[in-house]
Amino acid sequence: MDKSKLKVKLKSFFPNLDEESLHAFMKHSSYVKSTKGTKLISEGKRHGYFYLILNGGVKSYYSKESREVCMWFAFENEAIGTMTTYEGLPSKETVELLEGSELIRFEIEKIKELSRTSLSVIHLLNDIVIEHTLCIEERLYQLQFMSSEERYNALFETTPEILQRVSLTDIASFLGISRETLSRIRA
Amino acid sequence: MDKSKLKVKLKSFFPNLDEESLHAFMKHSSYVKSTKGTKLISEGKRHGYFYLILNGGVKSYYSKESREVCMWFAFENEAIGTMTTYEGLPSKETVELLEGSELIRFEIEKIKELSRTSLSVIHLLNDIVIEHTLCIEERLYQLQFMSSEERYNALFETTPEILQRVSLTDIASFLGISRETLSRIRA
DNA sequence: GGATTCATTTGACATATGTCACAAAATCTA
DNA sequence: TAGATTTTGTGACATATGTCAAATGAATCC
Repeated sequence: MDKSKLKVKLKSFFPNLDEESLHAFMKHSSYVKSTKGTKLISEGKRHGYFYLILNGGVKSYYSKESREVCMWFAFENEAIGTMTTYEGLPSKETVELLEGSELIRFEIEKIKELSRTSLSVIHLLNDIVIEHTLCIEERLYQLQFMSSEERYNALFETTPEILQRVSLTDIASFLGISRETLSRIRA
Repeated sequence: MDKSKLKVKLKSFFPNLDEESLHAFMKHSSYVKSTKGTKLISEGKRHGYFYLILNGGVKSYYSKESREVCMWFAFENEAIGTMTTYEGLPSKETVELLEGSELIRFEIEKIKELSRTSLSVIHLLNDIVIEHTLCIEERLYQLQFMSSEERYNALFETTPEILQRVSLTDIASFLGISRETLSRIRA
């Protein structure tokens, strides 16, 4: 991906970033293209990156004893990473490509270094964290108050595109139910 | 609460805050003392504050059709507020005193204003948000992977003091189970 | 294009947990 | 301290959903 195209892309992703930080971001980013199933971040390992999705999609999941539970999905024009990675800890989640995808990868440590002296960078990071937090809070709310059928309908209404691009097994785990139950809800 | 005592307190809460911001914080804070049951933040309403707990404790809960589900508890030396309040939206949660408590209250808008120009303030806010986020992520993980009994034991091991200070009804809702089920787990 | 693998559906059954009703214990209050 | 109120515990029962097993359908690959 050439420099000027990258710059336009980053500007549209991060409209509030000042010119100087934008260049620093570019310096610490690289273009990544990879196939379905590739793990951007693996559970238990330390990673130093967060990503922007140019096209394609990813799922994030926790796993325990061969059971996987999806925590979120993300597609074009979304910024992704895990909280634990951001904190410099081994990741609790795995983040994996749902399809062949193109992404921009950023070195977290460099960006965090910038954030120590740049207001526009730390505000950008803060905004990403907050949006993510509001999402999980909503998910937690739905798990506590809505039946599995209501959760499925809510997903169907708010983000129907997910149903087209994610397997029902993954969606079931995301909704907190078994694949068989989801199948029955749909019938 | 006199000014010098407040300053010492704030310094210990926010060791990384520079002197100038510290004074700004003090200017936009006030001392609050209130009794059990008082609502610091009510669901559906806009509020302009976040708090530090000097002593006492609070619970946060979502409610729907007379059912309450606790989302978190906080006690001495914790900073509290709701994500939606921080974002200037009507709160989704209610935050209520579990006991007679003393707190310091901060005007969010003023603090956010400071955060636009002060690195140490925005980093402070970011740290609070991140800690909160890691907590809910852990809660979500437990809800998906652990049985109600395991969740109870985890709570008992990590924060046994909660069991002393919070009613079993509230704990049950926090664990995502009915009060009767919690009673049976304990027996 | 047939075979192999993977994803989804369906059926039968077990079970954890919710719900309702009431009893017991603890706490508050006058 | 007695009575009222709130909190916690027990029993009986219903049910949503998980689990296991097998069948069908869809995608992938030599």
